Amino acid sequence: MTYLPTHKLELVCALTDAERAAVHAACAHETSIPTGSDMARDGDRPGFSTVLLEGWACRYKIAGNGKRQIMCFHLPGDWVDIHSYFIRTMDHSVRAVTDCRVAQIPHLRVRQLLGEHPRLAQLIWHQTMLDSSVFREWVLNLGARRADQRLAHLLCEVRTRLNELGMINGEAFELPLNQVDLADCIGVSTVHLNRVLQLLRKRGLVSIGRRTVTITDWQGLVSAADFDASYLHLEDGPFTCELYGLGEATTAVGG
Amino acid sequence: MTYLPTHKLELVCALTDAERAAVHAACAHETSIPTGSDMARDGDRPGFSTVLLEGWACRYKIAGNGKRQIMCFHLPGDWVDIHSYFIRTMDHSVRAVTDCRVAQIPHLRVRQLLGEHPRLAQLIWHQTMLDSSVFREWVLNLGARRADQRLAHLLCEVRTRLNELGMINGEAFELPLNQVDLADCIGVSTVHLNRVLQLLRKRGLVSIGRRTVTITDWQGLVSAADFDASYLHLEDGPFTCELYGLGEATTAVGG
DNA sequence: CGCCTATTTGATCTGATTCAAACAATGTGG
DNA sequence: CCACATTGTTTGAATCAGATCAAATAGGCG
Repeated sequence: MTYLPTHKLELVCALTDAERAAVHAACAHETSIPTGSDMARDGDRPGFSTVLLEGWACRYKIAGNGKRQIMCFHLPGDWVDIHSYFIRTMDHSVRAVTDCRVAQIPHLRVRQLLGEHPRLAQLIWHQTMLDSSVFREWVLNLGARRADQRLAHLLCEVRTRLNELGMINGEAFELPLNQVDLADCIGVSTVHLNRVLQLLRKRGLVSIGRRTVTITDWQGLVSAADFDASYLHLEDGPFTCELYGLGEATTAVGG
Repeated sequence: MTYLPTHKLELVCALTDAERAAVHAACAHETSIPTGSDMARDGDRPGFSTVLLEGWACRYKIAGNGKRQIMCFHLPGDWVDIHSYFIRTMDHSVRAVTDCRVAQIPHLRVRQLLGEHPRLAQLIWHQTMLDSSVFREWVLNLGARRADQRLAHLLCEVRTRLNELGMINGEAFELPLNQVDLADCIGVSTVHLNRVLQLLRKRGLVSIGRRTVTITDWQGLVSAADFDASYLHLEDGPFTCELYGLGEATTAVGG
């Protein structure tokens, strides 16, 4: 199933027909990115921003010692690198975790879109603020929790976000990551990751098989992870419009 | 010395008189925040955004196990929590590390400012993207480096940012943090922090005294830290204007 | 001086790494 | 269908980074 690039924006505030049309027009040019390849690489100066339409992507960096650190995942509907519009040189890489469909919007087009639709600009800005919020939680996760908690936390975050997109069946979901990837998320060796994974299994919290995760004790996992979904700001949505003064009008904000 | 709230914006792109005046007007209401007190607390719903005029602030979160994780520092000129305009409920706290002077801009006023000055909106958005970039580097730092490297990296980042503001004398600068604070930045116990600190001293890289840091071997510290300043995007500045099409005009972007 | 806070030290224990190898699952070509 | 390579997961043992607990020392400061 394909998630339109307006999907996440509309969770925060309903778009006008004109706004929706403008986004769709900007996203007209679709491309496929195969599993494991980079959509953008550290040091690149891409001339476009990417919207993920289908598949999983992740952002990562490589440290001088060769260790890879994954810093977040992107799911269908995410504006993966709108930041490249503002900061020309990539300071990290973005990789397709699965086969992906993306829309590449030339920066000139982005500029036009944001300029002509101030409400859209604010909604996309809002998205980038949510990304920041996730980064902060990852900083907390890496800095203040044990490896088993970190892994549990990651699983909680992924489940919650997939659930928001309706990509969960019962308590099971597809996780297109191997143990090397998971280890690179929570900052441990693969050997240790394997051990904490077994710990979570032994405690009856999750059951992880070939690319499939089943959460057998959600409450247990949440408390093991010290997980509090409020940093994802899922339920803030409906209110924010009102705050912005972003009613249904097509007119610019403020003034 | 006081850094005007336009200082950082102008590093990216010169403002028009009208824009500068609008920012100054919005920042008219100044407040003092004493050392150690919180400007905003996790769970709060502040009705204003804060611009730091003088002093140091930090953002932090407390994990369920009681551990505090600091996630970034803010220096004079930073728009500390513009994100509270978009995301009403704070998902972390902001603390005054030293006595601070701040301007509190009511969200309604923020809305007005961003609506009436699209160029300003983009420049402030740009700032928030730089914040994200720092968060990502901290994720890498915590996930992929040893404690001694993390500490060295923190010192490199702080020095570089202070240098940008002209707050360095020679190779010495004032660091208003005690070892507990430093430990909470790099995610280790205070005891261990003290030990890695001694390590850096013993290696002749830094000399840290009462709130003062002197970097005795900058190149050594940089390489020990695996520090690459490109994530701070200091030299990207002049170019970006051109990219935005944000000349000197006061007219809205795009169109 | 005596009090308070911040830094330093020592000893012990645990979480996590490393190296090395075994094992399981999948895919490929003969 | 088997032999084989390939990739991903699991196990063991030795070692190291970092936590914890407890106490000592060093600076400010009233």
